[in-house]
Amino acid sequence: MTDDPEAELSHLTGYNLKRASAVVQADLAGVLTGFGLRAVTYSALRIIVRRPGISQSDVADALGIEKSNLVQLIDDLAGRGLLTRAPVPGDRRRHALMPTDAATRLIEDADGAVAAHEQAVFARLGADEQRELNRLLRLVWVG
Amino acid sequence: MTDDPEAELSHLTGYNLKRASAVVQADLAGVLTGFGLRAVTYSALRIIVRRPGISQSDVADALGIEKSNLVQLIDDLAGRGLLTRAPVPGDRRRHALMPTDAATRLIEDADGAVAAHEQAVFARLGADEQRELNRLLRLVWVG
DNA sequence: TATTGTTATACTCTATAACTATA
DNA sequence: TATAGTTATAGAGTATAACAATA
Repeated sequence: MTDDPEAELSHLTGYNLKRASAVVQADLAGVLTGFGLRAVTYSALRIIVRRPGISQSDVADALGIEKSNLVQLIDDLAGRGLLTRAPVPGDRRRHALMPTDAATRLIEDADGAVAAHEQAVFARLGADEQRELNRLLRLVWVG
Repeated sequence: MTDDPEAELSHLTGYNLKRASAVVQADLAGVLTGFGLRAVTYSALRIIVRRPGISQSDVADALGIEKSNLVQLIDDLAGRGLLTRAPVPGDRRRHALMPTDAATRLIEDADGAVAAHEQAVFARLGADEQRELNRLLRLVWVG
């Protein structure tokens, strides 16, 4: 029985999940603004850099977001010279998202900063605890 | 090297944290609508039931939200007969939030549903893993 | 009929600033 | 000067519906 009223919720893993996620996302956002990226932008661009030619629908599916919300995001990245929408031979509905060299370099740099961010934000956990946390979280949402 | 593009993000604990939190929050929201509650409403009311007389500012601090965002929420709960704003002797700025018996019963019922929800949504984890997850998450955001 | 990309829109959540009455 | 409660507002994030082009 502690004095802090927050103790009335500390038993709820869902609650702690939400609070932890908020803290981590806020820190990540601060790191990524230095690269002109948001969390979704970084995630999408990282997939595109490592899976050149992927379609917008497949990126949306991978990120678990609606494809309609990806349109402006891809527009922005294209407008900044980080990718192009190339035609797909055999399916004229689809666009092959092709990262530029600038995108590859940007993600490479951002990856370093993101790794440092994760190290900082999970600093209270040992290396094995960090791996265990990641494993348990994937069990929750991947199933 | 897997085929799913999501694999390009699976190493990021922050990303898995966000996805897991979204899944859990969505399921919780579905459970709580049956009680006419949202996640924040449930959390706030649970604190008020267990800490009768607490002020709005202290509830906001415990939940990590702005006190301005609590006003309408408290208005709703008061309008539904779940709490009253009682005067605090000695400080006329402050309101003592007093839960009604209906609120106590509502939270008691909701607690059962929330416990079942947590059991379901973390079903892939063993009992010890669930406890470990909760411990690690609190290390992240409480510090 | 179903899918890809697109537009427009609405809704939720949250943060901020400014105000009042009290301390 | 600082705090509790309040109001209004603006931004971000996300979901939904509808459409054109293509399969």
